[in-house]
Amino acid sequence: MLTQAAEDYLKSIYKLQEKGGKVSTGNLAEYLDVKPASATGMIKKLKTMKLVSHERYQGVTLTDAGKTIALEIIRHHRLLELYLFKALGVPWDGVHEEAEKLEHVISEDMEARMDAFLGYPTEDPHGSPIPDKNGVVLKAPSVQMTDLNNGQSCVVAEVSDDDSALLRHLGSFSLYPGTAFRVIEVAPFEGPFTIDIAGQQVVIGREVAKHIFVNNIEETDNV
Amino acid sequence: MLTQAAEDYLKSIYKLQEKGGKVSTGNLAEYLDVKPASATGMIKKLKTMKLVSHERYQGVTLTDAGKTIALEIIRHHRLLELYLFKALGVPWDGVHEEAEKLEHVISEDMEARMDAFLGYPTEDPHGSPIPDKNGVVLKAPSVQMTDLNNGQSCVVAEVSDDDSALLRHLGSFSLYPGTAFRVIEVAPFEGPFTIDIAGQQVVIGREVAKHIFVNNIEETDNV
DNA sequence: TATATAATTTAGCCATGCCTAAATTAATTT
DNA sequence: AAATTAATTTAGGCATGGCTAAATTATATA
Repeated sequence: MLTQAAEDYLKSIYKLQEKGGKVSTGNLAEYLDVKPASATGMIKKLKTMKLVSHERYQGVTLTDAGKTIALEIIRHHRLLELYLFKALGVPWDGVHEEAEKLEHVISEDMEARMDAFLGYPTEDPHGSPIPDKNGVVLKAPSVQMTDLNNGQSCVVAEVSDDDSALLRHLGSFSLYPGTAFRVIEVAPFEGPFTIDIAGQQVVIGREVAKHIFVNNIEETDNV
Repeated sequence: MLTQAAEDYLKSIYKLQEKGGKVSTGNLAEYLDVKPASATGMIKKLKTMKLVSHERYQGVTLTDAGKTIALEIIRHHRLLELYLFKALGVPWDGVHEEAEKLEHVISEDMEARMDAFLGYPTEDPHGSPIPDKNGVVLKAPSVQMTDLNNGQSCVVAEVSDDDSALLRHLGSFSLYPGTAFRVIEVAPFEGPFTIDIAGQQVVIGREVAKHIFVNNIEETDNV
């Protein structure tokens, strides 16, 4: 059995690999809110366990074994988020923090029971894909909201799950996965987005828009 | 926030205090499956935190602050056991192990949500009382099964929760809290009990009977 | 009461996982 | 190409919570 810290490192390496490609010691340390020297130490330990590959100054990569564990933890996390949301009514801006602690301690049996209770779901409350028992991830392609242009309509596919205040903000105008909206105006010079959600006009800043991913994009003329 | 180890020590001291009165370093170490020297170390740490009182070679006692924390952990444990049993269908011989890990990581919010879901219950699946939010424990008096005599009928009040194999054994003839039975015969020389459960005759060894507590005892003539 | 035995405590060691400070290596600038 | 800057690694320290072995204290026995 791995330590909780080791599991967190593997999970983080997986996530950073997804986004950016190369994962440096510095990136990883920053993501985990730890000093680079500490990350170096854990990377060495994970390397002796053959869960990552690493050449000095060259960044880390998960091995197949490491990836399997990372996906297992992510599966726990996302199943827990959905379970807490649906079964216990934990608000969507609170499930991440709770799942972060629980993901390391639940048994495979409990994982299976939650999975069955939820009807073998494929997405968590923030729209992130839930890996299946075999670690297979079905991820529908989506686009960062900042890439949208005037007049385009779309559906929210996924939002970042780790900033509680951001989630409350999005929730305040029902910007959940599945919600459709249309871009009314993109202010020039990297300005904010004005969008229409079910008839309501809402302004979304760029920093917020970076955390929103959409799909089903269609060109629409003004209504 | 206390460490998981510290919480486990406090919980164990509380439980041993309940049963036996004086809690020695040795008892505690044995209960926690740890060497006595390790227990001494943690006792010292808990003492500096004013969670226990301790004089060299005299045994440990919880302070009020220590007792409050112990009861909080026990509340988590028993609420979790009942929740896992009722909401996720975890078998009663499996809930203890799972709750043992979860009890240290759930939030007060999650505790409150499980409590509400379960309708503010007062007993876990093994008949142990669930302390309320304020640490108040309602424990109906009960008697160890080994104290029963021929012809007495009673109702199971509580069974030990930490031996999975024992619980499966009891479950195999429906010996759950709330189940009524009548003592048909107590074999002499510390022998086993023959009892009648809903018309079925069952033999219960002394070692098993020590883990069963009953109440509602009535003298009954043979039927 | 003296001695043997049992319980407890002290002392010192180990792994984990974080830290800071210093040394090293890589990348960028002039 | 040399020098500066940035990233990474090494070295050594700290707290936690186990361990073993030795010393101490309490209890039981002769």
